[in-house]
Amino acid sequence: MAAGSDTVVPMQAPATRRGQATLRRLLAAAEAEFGQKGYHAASVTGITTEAGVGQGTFYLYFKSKEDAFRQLVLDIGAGVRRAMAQAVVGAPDQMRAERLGLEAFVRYVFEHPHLYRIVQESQFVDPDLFRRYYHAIASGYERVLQAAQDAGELRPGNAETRAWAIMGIGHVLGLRYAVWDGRDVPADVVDAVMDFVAHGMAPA
Amino acid sequence: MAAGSDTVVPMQAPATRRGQATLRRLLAAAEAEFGQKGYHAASVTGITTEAGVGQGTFYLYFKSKEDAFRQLVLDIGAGVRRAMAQAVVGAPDQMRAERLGLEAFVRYVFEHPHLYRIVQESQFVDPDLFRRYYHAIASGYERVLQAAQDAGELRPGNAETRAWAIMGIGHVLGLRYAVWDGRDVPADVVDAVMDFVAHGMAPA
DNA sequence: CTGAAACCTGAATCACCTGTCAGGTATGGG
DNA sequence: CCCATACCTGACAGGTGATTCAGGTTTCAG
Repeated sequence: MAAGSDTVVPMQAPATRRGQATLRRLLAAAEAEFGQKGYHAASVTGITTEAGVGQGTFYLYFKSKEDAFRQLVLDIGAGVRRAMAQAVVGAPDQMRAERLGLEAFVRYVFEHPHLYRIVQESQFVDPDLFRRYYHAIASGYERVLQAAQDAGELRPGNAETRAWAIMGIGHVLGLRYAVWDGRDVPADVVDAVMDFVAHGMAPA
Repeated sequence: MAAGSDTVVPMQAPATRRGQATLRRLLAAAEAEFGQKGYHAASVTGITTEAGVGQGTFYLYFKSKEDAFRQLVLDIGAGVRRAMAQAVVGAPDQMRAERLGLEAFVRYVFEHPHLYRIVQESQFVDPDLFRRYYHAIASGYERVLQAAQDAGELRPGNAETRAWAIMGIGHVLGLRYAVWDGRDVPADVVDAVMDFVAHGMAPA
């Protein structure tokens, strides 16, 4: 139960074309099964059935059910970071980048709500993996904020805490709109959030 | 599997002193078991053993394992709201109340990390219950913020979005410090957060 | 005190699931 | 074309755990 995940070692990649295709089918099926049913209710049988392969085939590609889940979370984390990084390239200033990054995050969640659920649930399957997911996002973010501060684009302040605070805001927005309501965040809400991030709540 | 939770109806309260005591023992045991092992790994047998009662007794008090979990989440939600509401009575102004509420929330999580985990996991057991937990906190919060705005204590803005944003910040703080590090949020982090909430990141 | 209602018990039922393995079949480099 | 290797299969061993139930025991109102 929730073994220390040591380091997640992908098994040796399949050597033949057929093997590669099978792996892709299994991963896609795993994503659907875990995303829809959650980790525990998802079954290896369900995954192999969906993928159209025999039971035993699963264990040629993953050491265990938990191992498959981990591979998935790792994949998703990389996907989220890539989407956000791409969205902000070429932003003229940090506040603009902030908005683009937030929008990209929520759009990603909107387009992959089940992936979001998988990441959230990883917290209960492999807590350490989940922490690393968050820390990976946070540390990149913190660097960006610090640089913006140094360039005088932002008020001086605790960049690390700001990074986590903004991640928290993104988290609830993704939850509330993308996951619960299955829609994109309304523009006026994004505006309100950006105003909050830029100027806070204190009266002028 | 994640039945619609219709309305969570507590079963008829126990009529005798003995019955009431047994229910309390079961709830306490359930809290420990669910909190430590998570919903799926927790077992009814574990709960009844811990409570020192027979297997069947569980079903005199709960319709099912899931039902017991729901009762718990409801209880916890009420506890969180009570803690926060108590913390802010008598605050001289809204920004002060904000800080007190945030601190109370994180302290509550710090003192009941397993309760926090239970609530988070309810998302995967009964999504609707989880939504109601968040909405219950948000709507009370929104009212308070709106009132503060009307009184001129805060800049005019979207109170609902602000409420959710602050909940998001509280969420990651609770996660990061109370759950992961098992400690209270450092004062300087609280300061940084309050500064962020009050003034945002834009340069003066 | 008393007996009807409340409460308790834990073995047994039933439904599933993960992970294994012995016995095949497809692939592709030489 | 051949055969070593890679890949696939699906029944099955070995578990787990939720829920039921028939048969006791305890409580407490009257």
